[in-house]
Amino acid sequence: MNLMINTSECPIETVIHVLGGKWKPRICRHLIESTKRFSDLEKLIPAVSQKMLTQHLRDLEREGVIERTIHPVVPPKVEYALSDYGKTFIPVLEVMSIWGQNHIERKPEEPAS
Amino acid sequence: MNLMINTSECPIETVIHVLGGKWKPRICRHLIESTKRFSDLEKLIPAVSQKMLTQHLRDLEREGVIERTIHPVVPPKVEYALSDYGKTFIPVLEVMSIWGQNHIERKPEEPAS
DNA sequence: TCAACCCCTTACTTTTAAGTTAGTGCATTA
DNA sequence: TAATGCACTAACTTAAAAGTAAGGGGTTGA
Repeated sequence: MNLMINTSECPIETVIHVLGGKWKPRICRHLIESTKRFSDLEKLIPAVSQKMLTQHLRDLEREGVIERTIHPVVPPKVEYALSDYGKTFIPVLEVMSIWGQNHIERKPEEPAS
Repeated sequence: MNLMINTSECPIETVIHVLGGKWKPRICRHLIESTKRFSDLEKLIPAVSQKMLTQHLRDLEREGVIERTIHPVVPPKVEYALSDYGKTFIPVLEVMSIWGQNHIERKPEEPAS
């Protein structure tokens, strides 16, 4: 339904399932900073389409990682924030982030010849 | 070339890039246990095709996470093992695994009505 | 009256990942 | 002689994810 992984057994795949959409890591990073509304995220991630942003926000909400709050005003105001449960995800993201950072720096990879 | 992520900036995406193929988490988990040869992995992951297994092993090798050793015998013997660098990945996988485990257990999700 | 803002949804197309099937080469075993 | 094991590769098909374009609904501001 979402990525490509039948999640029913491997916990690592589960994490990838939760985080594995093209924009989800970025969305999470912004929401770790602070609550954001839809239009904020659009500005922060200019390359994402509305469809994809909506879809990935819904996915993260379904997983319980983020919360969506609708303020019934006009024009509509919808805020997205990490849930308490989502906050338990922060350390995981941090560990990944540190390794990823190091991996990027390590990369230059030997030039040909 | 591999998953779907232009990795050039977000370290979390980098980790997902390294690990984000359908069979990579499973491959890594088996190699954390011990060195395995191609046919071992085929047996351990019966659903994977040779093509996908080869491809994902190559990907992981390219990222420096695993090492491929060819023993020039007949029939061929090729062993795959975590590299020293790959071992730095283990703690990341563990943190992911713990959160993932918890997430799976949490899941049952409220029944309708 | 007309556009603008906000947060979407729907239908459709393109791109990317994964799967399927067949074949290779050499040596041992039956 | 033929079949088997090993570790692949190549060509092709299917499925899944992402992208594109358009519209909607209600209110405010020009």
